[in-house]
Amino acid sequence: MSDTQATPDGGEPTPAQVAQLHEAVRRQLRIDDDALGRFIQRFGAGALRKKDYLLRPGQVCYFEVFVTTGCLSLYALDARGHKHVLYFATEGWWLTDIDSFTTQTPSRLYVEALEDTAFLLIRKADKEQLYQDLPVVERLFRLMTQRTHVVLQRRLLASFSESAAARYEDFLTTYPGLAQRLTQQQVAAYLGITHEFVSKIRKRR
Amino acid sequence: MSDTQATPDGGEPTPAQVAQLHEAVRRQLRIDDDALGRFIQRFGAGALRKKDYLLRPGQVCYFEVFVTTGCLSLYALDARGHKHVLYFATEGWWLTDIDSFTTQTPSRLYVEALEDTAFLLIRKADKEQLYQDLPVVERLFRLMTQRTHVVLQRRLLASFSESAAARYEDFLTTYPGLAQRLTQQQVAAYLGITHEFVSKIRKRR
DNA sequence: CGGTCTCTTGACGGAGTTCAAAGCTAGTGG
DNA sequence: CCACTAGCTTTGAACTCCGTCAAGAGACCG
Repeated sequence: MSDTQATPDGGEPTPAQVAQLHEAVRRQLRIDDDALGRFIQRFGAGALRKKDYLLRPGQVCYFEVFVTTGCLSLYALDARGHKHVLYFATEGWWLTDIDSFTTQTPSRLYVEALEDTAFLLIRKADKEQLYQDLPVVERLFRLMTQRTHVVLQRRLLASFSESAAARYEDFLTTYPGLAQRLTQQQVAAYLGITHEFVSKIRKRR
Repeated sequence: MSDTQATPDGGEPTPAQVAQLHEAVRRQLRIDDDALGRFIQRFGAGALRKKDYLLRPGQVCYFEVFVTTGCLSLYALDARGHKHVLYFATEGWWLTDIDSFTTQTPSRLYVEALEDTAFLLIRKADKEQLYQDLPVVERLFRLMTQRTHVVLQRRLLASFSESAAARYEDFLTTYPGLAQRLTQQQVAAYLGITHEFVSKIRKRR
């Protein structure tokens, strides 16, 4: 059994990873090379093997990560032991338990690697320092939080108004190619239904 | 029939309204009096009568509001014409269609007054100007967006893992007193169930 | 191979919906 | 101040979507 406190940031980002983060930031806003360099300096590199965990319930989420290869899953278990996935993070996605991270209280969530995964990681204290030093970082994360807020809002509406079959189709078009990398149980946990029912949906189409 | 483009910001905030906004901001972060004064200057005052609309689908959401009295509802209609409430905003709450407001694209949502409602209102351009002039405002709205993000995330998990009866109890404890101000149909639209079923839940407790 | 994990399929059950009817409340106009 | 109406709530019967449980058939890895 893989242990609770898995891998984390062991070393320096590779040039390819830096370039990926670089591009992701520039997609959000204008930023000069100096600020971007100081931003990226605060990140360490980390990796997880498939089925290892970066966070478990009870731990305080000390990190925010930017995935460069592989796939992470952020999920909760309900009272009956069923998984519910908040979102998956593949190449170019950010991930944190925003609740635990911002309040520094124990998390109720899991962060698990669904594939061997490499990522860049920033710690709470370093992020706070960046907010102090670089006002543009405040803007960057405000924009990012706004965007994920919009996505969550749409998903909440979909979970109320659309059937499981319609949400499955939404998932396939919104995350093209991702279904092929996940098991049906993982997709089911994202849709909020059982994996048996996913199987039945696939049959009837 | 009340017309589409209802009331908006007709005048100056009252001292009581200013004090309310003042307090709401200071609850989020430290801010000096000068910055707070310049912040509040960008707001106008507005009011809506019960059953009037501040936003309808197709319109671009040009505002973000801070409710000082009354209650607003932010909701969508699904394909079958059923209402789904994203959230209610009573005294001290903020409200906007963050999707339409940030991207300045047509909204798919309604903002309706469930009671006679008074609010302070800021326009997109004024908010952008504040971001330019006062870095602390960037921080303020990042913190606010983070908090609503946490709330949405919890609600999404609850919508997957809890029964309608459990979510009804959650609603009563999370929004104490609000159920008394709303009709059961409005509560049902928030919970994502029919009003008939709310009636049956209430019966069995 | 052998074992574990994943996917499929079916019978049954339950949570929540739909539709319809009737009672209740509150606002509105005379 | 009463009467009327429109909207809100309750209740019940039939129905649907999806969950539960169980069994079997692949698929992958050591």
